[in-house]
Amino acid sequence: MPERRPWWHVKLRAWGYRVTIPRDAVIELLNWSRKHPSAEDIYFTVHRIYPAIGLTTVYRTLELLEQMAIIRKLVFGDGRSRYEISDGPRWRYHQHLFCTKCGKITDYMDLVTEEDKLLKKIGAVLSKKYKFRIKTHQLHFYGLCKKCR
Amino acid sequence: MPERRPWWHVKLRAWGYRVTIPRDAVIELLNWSRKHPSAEDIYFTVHRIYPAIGLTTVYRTLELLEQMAIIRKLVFGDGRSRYEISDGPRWRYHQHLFCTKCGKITDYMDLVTEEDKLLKKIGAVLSKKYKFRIKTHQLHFYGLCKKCR
DNA sequence: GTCGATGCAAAAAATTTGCAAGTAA
DNA sequence: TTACTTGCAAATTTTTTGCATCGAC
Repeated sequence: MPERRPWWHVKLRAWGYRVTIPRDAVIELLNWSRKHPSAEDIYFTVHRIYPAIGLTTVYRTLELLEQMAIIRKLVFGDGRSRYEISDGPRWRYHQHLFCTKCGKITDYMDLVTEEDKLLKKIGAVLSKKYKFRIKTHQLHFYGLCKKCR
Repeated sequence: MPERRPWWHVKLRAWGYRVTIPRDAVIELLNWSRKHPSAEDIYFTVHRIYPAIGLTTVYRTLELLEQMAIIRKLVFGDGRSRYEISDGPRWRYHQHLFCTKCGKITDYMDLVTEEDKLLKKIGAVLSKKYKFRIKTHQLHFYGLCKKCR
C-alpha cells in the first residue's frame, strides 16, 4: 500500500513549517523534474496551475527548501540560480557539466563514487585544519557541448 | 636581469588586444592580491589610483581577462562574482571554502594534487562520453567558518 | 482564532548596452 | 590615422523587502 502523503509533508512539519499550496507545488515540480529550472521557470510552471502563486513566494519557498536541504541551489555564473531536488526517494547523487555557450546542463554520474570519497576526505581535512563546519560542496565542469563546440 | 615588461603585456598583445591603463591596473591588482575581490571592490581600488576608470570598464576588462584565462571568475551564489589571478608566475593551484554566513573565503591547497588528478580523469571520461569540450571546472566547499559556526 | 505565509508593488543590487569621445599602436 | 577602448548614463535582469491580507492548523 502506497503512502498517502508525500514525504516532504513530514519533513516540513518536522521543521515546524506549514504545508501550503505554493510549497507543495514547488517541491512537487522539483521532485519530478529532471531539469534544473530557475526561479522564474518554476514560477511560470506553478503559476500556470495555481495563478494565485507569485514570484516572490517562489523565491521564499526556494530559500526555505534549500535551508532544509530538500533542494540544492546550483550557480553556474550566468546570472541566474537553478534548483534541483536533493532529497527523497527519487534523488540520485550526480554532478553537472555546463555549456558556457548555450547553457545546456548535463547530469553525470560517472566516477561520482570515487569523487564523493575523495571530497569527503578533503572535507574532513579542511574541517579539522581550518575549523570550518562543512555543510556541502559544489563541483561543476564548464565547457562547450556537442552542438556548440 | 629582471624582465622590463609584465608578463601579461605579452599575452594581451598575442591575443591582439591593446595594453591600456585600465587593463594594466586590473591585472596588476589581481596579480598581487591574495584576496578575491568583486568587480566593485576592484573598481574602488583602481579608481582611487586612476579616477578616470569607470565600473563598466572594469566589468569589460574582467570578462576579457577571463576569456584569456588570465583570471578566474568565482561564483559562490551570494549574488556577486569574485575574481582571482589564474596565470603568471605568482599563481598557485588551489581551491576555496566559503562561509555561508559571513562570506569569508579560505584558500586551501590540501590534497589538491590528488584532487586535480581525479578531476582530470573525470574530465577525460566526460569529454568522450558526452562530447563536451571541457575548459575548466570549479569546486567549492560551503559551510560555517571558525567564527560563525 | 492566531501567527505564520502570501501577493503585490516597489526597491535593491549586480551587470550589460548604446553611443559619442578618447587613445594605443 | 584608425580601429580598438573607454566613460557615462540608461537599461536590463535577478532577487529582496514592506506591508496589508490570507489561510493552515
